[in-house]
Amino acid sequence: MQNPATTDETRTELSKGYEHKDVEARWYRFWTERGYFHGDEQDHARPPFSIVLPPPNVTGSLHLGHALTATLQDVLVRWKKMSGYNTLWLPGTDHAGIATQMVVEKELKKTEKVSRHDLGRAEFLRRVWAWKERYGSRIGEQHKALGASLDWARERFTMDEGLSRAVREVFVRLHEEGLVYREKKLINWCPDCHTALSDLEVEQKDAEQGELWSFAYPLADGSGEIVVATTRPETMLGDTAVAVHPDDERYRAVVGKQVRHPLTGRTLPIVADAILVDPKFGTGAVKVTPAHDFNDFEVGKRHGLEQITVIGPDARMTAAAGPVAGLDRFEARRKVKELLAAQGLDRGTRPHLLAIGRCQRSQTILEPLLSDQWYVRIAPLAKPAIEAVEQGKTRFIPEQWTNTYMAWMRNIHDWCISRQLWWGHQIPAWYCPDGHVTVAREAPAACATCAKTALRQDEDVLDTWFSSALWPFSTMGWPDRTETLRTFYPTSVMETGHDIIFFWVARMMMMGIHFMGEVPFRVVYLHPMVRDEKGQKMSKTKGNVIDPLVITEQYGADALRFTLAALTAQGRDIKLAKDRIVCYRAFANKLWNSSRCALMYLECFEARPGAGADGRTAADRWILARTQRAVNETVAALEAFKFNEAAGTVYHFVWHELCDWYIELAKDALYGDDPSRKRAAQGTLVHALATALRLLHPFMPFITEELWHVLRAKVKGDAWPDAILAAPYPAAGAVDEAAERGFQPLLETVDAIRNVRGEMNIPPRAPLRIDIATEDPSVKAAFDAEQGLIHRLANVDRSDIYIAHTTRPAPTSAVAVRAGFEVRIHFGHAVDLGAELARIAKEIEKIEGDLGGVERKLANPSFVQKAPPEVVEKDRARAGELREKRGKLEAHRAMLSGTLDSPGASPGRRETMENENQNPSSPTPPSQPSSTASGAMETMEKVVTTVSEVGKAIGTAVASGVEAAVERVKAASTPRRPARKKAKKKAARKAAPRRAARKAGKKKAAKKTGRKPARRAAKKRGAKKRGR
RNA sequence: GGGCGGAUAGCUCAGGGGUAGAGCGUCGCCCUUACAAGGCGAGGGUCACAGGUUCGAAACCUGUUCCGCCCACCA
Repeated sequence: MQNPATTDETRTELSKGYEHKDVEARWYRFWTERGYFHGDEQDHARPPFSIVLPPPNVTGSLHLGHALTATLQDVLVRWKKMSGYNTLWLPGTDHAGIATQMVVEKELKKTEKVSRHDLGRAEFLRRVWAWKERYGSRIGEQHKALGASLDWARERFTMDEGLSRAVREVFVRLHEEGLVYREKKLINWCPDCHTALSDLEVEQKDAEQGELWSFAYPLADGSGEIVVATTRPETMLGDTAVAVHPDDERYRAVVGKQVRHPLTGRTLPIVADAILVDPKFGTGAVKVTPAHDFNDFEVGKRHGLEQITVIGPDARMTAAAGPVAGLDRFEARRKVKELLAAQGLDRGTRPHLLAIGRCQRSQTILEPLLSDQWYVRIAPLAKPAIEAVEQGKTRFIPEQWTNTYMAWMRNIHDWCISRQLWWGHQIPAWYCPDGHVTVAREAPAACATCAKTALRQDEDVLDTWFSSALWPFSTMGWPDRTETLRTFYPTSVMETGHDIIFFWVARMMMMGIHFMGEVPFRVVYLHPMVRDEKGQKMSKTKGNVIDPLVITEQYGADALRFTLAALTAQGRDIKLAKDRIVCYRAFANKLWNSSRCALMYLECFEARPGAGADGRTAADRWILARTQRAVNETVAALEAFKFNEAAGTVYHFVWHELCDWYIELAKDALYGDDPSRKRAAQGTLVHALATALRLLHPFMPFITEELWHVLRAKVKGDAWPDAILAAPYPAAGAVDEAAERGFQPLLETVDAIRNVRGEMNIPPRAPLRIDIATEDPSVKAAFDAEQGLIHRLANVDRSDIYIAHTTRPAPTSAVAVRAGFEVRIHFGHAVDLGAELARIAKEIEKIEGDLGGVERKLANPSFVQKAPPEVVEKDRARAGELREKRGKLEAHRAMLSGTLDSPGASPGRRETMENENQNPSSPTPPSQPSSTASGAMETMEKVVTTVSEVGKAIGTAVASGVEAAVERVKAASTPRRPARKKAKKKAARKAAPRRAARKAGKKKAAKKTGRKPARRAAKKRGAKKRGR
């Protein structure tokens, strides 16, 4: 690999299209070699910002969840770093007990045809470590390919020495405090993984169709029977009681009696238990199996019942199961039913929906099993973790997850932490031959109770999540009091998926508070789940998995990152569609090309602060204001964790403001001879582009770093930091609103001309003459100064632009009325009057729809009285504008239809500029006619619409003449509203007729079906009446 | 059984008491020398349904219907 710095510092030209492969390979090393990712624990001058990467499973390969995590965290970290923080993003991997053990076991089975038991514990662990050495760095490399600015020098592994020490320390201390204990209880057992699981690792799938089978227990005294119902007949071999409700009259007489077990001959008591039994369910009598059911276990404790284990760890029936001993649990189920039926005890079956707990990992149906396990007494740990969130020490974003966290924490059960696996932290507990337990940090020489030697360490390992719970501080060197902890704990943000709130977030909270005396993170940002484009979970079996590595290969890491960020809205899962990625790859290309374009214009440009400010045009000031606005919005969005808004803001700014407008606007100055204007435009362009690059850097680190260097070399920007990552993030500040507002008329004029061209099907290059009329001196000044951009962007010759107080009505013209000014477009040749009339009619209809709404509001006394004055004032102004617009458009329409009605207008006749000039109502035209326009006239062949066609188009023609219209215009007040975005205007134009049409449609539909019109419409009509 | 989301353009989604938005797709016109991975323009909506609050509701409240997701030991 070449030295990236030299490669790019000397590069002043860019390839025609963006090739992510050329760029992305280069920069990661550049950043790491310069130590940009290093979090400095000695630096107390800058405020700290730290994140610990949720450690991916060491077996893992990068999937979209990781990619999302990496992207969002990198966005935060790079943003904060550029904003002057001392950032630390700490990487690492998780040993992932069951997952890893299973992966390696599977591989061993495949390659060597051996099981872990064949190898023995020590040898098996050696193999797992070897596997970890071989593949454990893979996911780290994949994070690097994404550009993640992780501090690799601090990379940790949950089973490395330091973290293992932290695990033992925590275990021992909790044990000393009585918060870790060992007890024989029922646990969820996975017969496939052969281990205990915590409640959280049990998946309750949708209720499955099963059956509820009833059978009779004969009373021991032969006086009758009691019928019980069960979904698990095989467990009846472990029954040690039958329970009924104490208030149940049906069974009052038998409580205290015994039943005889039909398969074992044991006798069982009939007990009364109000908690377990719902008399309305089934027969109201319940078989009780304390060793195989969580409820029954409690009943057994209440009534002192025997616990008989009839299903073993391998899910086969134990010797205690008598006639079915040795059978698999499901075979036993059938057999038990047969045996009981043979005795005539079958009392029927009915279908029953039941929820079955399955192993999260193997999907095996779990079995409650009575066994000795280690537990964390959780309530004392949960309490402060609840309080910390109540007190706002840790904040959840989106906020709704607070409830989820609280609900779980308040109803928490003790945590079973021992696992019957080999891969993991072996429990630091030793047993002496007498069975005494010694818990210690290191292997003790003798039993703490009886001083006997020959101790045996507990063979079980700890739940993987036990070590994960310590991650925010164990990775920083705890239990030592390190400088890193002092500087970077608590971490600033925990960013992870909401699927592990309980597994991980809650447990980190508890452990962090308990051992550090301080919450582990200030903010928990929970990102959405990534699904396929149909909203389905991605899974290999469905075949809908999008592999981030493939995406990165095809479209680039920047495109993937930007896509993920742009789709990350709070409170909704991400549906990832390929075309979004394609779209953002195009964005990278756009950015690339805009920089390429800028480079072309930057010959002889030197970046000197403030240089060229005096030559700035309105366009320069406009884009500078828009740049600042984009900065403000992006920063605000990032601060609120609104990644989609931040990404969307920069995207829109770069593409639609900087590229679509400003670069085009600036070309005159950039190509031109005026050195001061040129310098100003260059400076403005560089500023806007460099700002955009910095804004974008956290989202698209590679391309922005590349472009930064190229641009920096070109402009000889010695004041520029030599890496964009080392450059300051653009700071929020005041926006020059006057510059934004003042430029709006120019943009709208270009917009209007393009619109007319498009609507009337006039080719982009066809010559036009433009009249612009305004009575506002500042607007006029803006037009006078900036004719060039109308020329450039709307393809109108400078000599064909005429700016005055009024426009010159002409039948071969179209009119666009905007707030405070009016644009008349003269086609200068035969024109399709029908099309223009239709266009005008459409526009007037829209305006009238809007105006109707506003006028109705204003006519409503309670609106005027109760609405805030500024709202009323706004609507008044709007009504005025709309009336003005309508007046002007109607005058135009009247003029056009007047022309058509005049004797001269006949089918097939061509309207030319000449007869336009002969129009008595039009003021004197400018003295120099456009050569381009007249030349083109010859070649233009356009059939004029016939009078009858036009008649159709305009419907009922306006009766009023031009004079009347002009009068109306004058009468109408002309309050100005602030300039609006072009999109908004368009929307407003569009909205009105549709609304009107919708209403009309409603009425029509109502008439047809005889239904009442929708109430809202009725209400509105009512309001109108009341208003009058 | 509880709880939490969601329902807005053909699709994917923002927005959020005061003029219904974006991207993609569609249609029309442009190879204008940064970019056809492009430019310009257009069309496209009963903001799920029903009530309520309000001068004003897509937004707030209540209920309903669908769609997700969590939690829960009912035999």
